[in-house]
Amino acid sequence: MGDREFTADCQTRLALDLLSGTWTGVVLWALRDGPLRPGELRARIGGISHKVLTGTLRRLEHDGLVTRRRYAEAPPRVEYALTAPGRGLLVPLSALGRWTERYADDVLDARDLAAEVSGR
Amino acid sequence: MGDREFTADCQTRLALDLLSGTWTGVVLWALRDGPLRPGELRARIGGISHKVLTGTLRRLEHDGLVTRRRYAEAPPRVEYALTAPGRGLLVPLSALGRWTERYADDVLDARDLAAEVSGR
DNA sequence: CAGCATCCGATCTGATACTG
DNA sequence: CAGTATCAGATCGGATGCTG
Repeated sequence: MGDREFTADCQTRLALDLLSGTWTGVVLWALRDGPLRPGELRARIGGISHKVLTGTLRRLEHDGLVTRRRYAEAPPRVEYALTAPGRGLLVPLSALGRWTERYADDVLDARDLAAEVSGR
Repeated sequence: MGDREFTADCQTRLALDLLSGTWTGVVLWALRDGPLRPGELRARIGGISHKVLTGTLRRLEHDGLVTRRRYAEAPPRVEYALTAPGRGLLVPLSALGRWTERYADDVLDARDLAAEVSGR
């Protein structure tokens, strides 16, 4: 989206853009307890491909939400950690989690209902 | 994404998926003060195409975040309004807004820095 | 193990044009 | 004015294979 007309009461756009990728929020959330290596990240998250994880991390790094630390060892070792802005995003993310706890069923019901209506 | 492996500590996925569209969050936010007609929505938001707005509203309706009310009048008149779950999403969204106020500059700086480093 | 390059398929945005 | 259909372009997710 970049920087388009930025309706005054909606600075939320930048943040929504940052989280737009399918896995972005999940990766940030997975890093909430401390630095992790790519392999550990994949294991925890489950279902994310190798390439997509690297891509997501690249973008997070590029936006300053995550730092990449490389250790000069025999088997290459890398760790990713949240920056201050990245940690800050955990607040909205946990708000989203609370919302899900409260309303997930309503959403699923609404979808079922819509499916029934159209499916006959 | 649908219903994939749902890491226990990350129910946030459903909500992230709901907001995944480029305009989803923006439309919800635009409806926060009350029902609006599609035309009004487009005017407020700015930069969203006719088709994409309808598509976004369709999906929101399908997920039970928005209701569509049709008035049988001479010039067709339609209004969209938030449901309870939809209104509930305003909480996480405003948390995202606060995050943006606080960290938007950091993100932009990080991007500039990344651009400089690679651009020489 | 970490990362990159390539290719394919699915999806989304956006422009245009047409129907009630 | 609201909504749908169609088409082109871009992006994204995912699988695979190769390099350090």
